[in-house]
Amino acid sequence: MQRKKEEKRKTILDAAEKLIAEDGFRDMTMDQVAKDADVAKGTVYLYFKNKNSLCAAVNARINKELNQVIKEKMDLYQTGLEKVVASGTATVEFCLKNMQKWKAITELYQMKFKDPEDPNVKEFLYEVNNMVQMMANGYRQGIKEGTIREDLDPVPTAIFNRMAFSNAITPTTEQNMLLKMNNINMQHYAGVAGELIGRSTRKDLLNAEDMKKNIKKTYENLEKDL
Amino acid sequence: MQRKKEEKRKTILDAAEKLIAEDGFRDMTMDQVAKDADVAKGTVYLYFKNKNSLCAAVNARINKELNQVIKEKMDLYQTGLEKVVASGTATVEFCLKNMQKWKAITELYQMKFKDPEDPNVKEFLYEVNNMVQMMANGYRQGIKEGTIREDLDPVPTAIFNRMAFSNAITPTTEQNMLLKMNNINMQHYAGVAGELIGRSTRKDLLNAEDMKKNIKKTYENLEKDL
DNA sequence: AGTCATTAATGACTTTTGGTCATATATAAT
DNA sequence: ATTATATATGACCAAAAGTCATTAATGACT
Repeated sequence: MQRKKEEKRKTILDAAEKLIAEDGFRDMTMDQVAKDADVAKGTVYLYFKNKNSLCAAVNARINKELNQVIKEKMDLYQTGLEKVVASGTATVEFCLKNMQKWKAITELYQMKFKDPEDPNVKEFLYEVNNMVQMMANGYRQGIKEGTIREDLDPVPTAIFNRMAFSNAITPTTEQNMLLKMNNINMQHYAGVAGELIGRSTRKDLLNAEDMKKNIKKTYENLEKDL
Repeated sequence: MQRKKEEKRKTILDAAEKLIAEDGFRDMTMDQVAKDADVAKGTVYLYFKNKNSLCAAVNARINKELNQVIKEKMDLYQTGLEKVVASGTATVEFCLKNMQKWKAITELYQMKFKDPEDPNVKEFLYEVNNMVQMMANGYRQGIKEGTIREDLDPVPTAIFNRMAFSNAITPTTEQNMLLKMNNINMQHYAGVAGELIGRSTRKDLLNAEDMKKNIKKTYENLEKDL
């Protein structure tokens, strides 16, 4: 019984994730989620308090997966700088391998999760904070090892860079329009942005190529979709 | 007659701007806009095609004002780096003097303007692009003068930094929650983020204090509101 | 197997809100 | 004064979030 419930929850999440990736959470309707998940609308509300909570749950699930991938990749390396770069590489890889999921979290990036009591919102925040802490630890280690600027405060830097990195891979619609107006393709933007992020944190200014290349690689695949 | 139409349009824009600043564009209802502007709902739709277009018009108007302020400030200085710093200072000043307008554009930052044919969307993009070009020119000049990194591509850098700077002053709700979880206040975040932005573009790493201070100053006032 | 209690599922219904349109009013032209 | 045009209105419609009385399924206990 518990098993079946778990599965039905997953089915609903799957349907929601797909719809969010396709049209954004604004255009995702609860009726369509119900239809795609082969349940009645009331059932969706049995599993998720409201649309906001459902979106938070989708967001939590994807970020959990992403964290897993990032953690595994980071664990392959020893130095702080390597780990930080690895977190970027892992994110790009995740984006390439799970386009739907990546599209969904970037769409959800614009969402306001107002209710901090909602367990799904809590779980989502827990996951995001987890990633921030992983990055912050990478910075701390890099600082000790002398490869990352020592005057940098790890946690707020991680909070900022997480956003910045995500933006490098997937600019906002506004930015996309600006890029179009100026005939700049997304790969190039990703490269420039990645470079800026790297420059701001790294101590040695050489070897900026890694991060840049990673993000560029993403775009060769991602642009087909758009 | 033309005069009266112009004024009514302004009244509607004022009402919308206020509501967006208060609750975000999602919670702004066209009924409330009509009520606050003392016109019938149909009249609002006479002046603005739809909600999206109204929001775009609000966004265009504020960005136009902001550009004005930025341009004036930049014109006071000679060197590229000074101009770039001035654009930041002007933005912070604008934010301090026009909290409602600043709140509104940061809320509107999350909006998707889908219809590129809409004249209000066009005007909005025109203004934003204008600002990007001003910043890019500052970078170009700074590169020539040797104060800004020469390997930096001005336009995409401006597109990225405009977003980054705005985020430094006003983090997303998600980031705000993370900051809260980690007991980091917004001033500190603004300082860290401003520093990162400065570091990524400036050639000489000294004198990072300017940009940092500017953003920090913002927060002393802004936090009262929140 | 049959009865009953509890849990899960349903979809018709309500409410909210973006958007429309037939009608009414004001303004300008003749 | 009359007509034509522009402006304004709010009742109405449709879409979508969210509710709830009713029904169906499940499992425990005789």
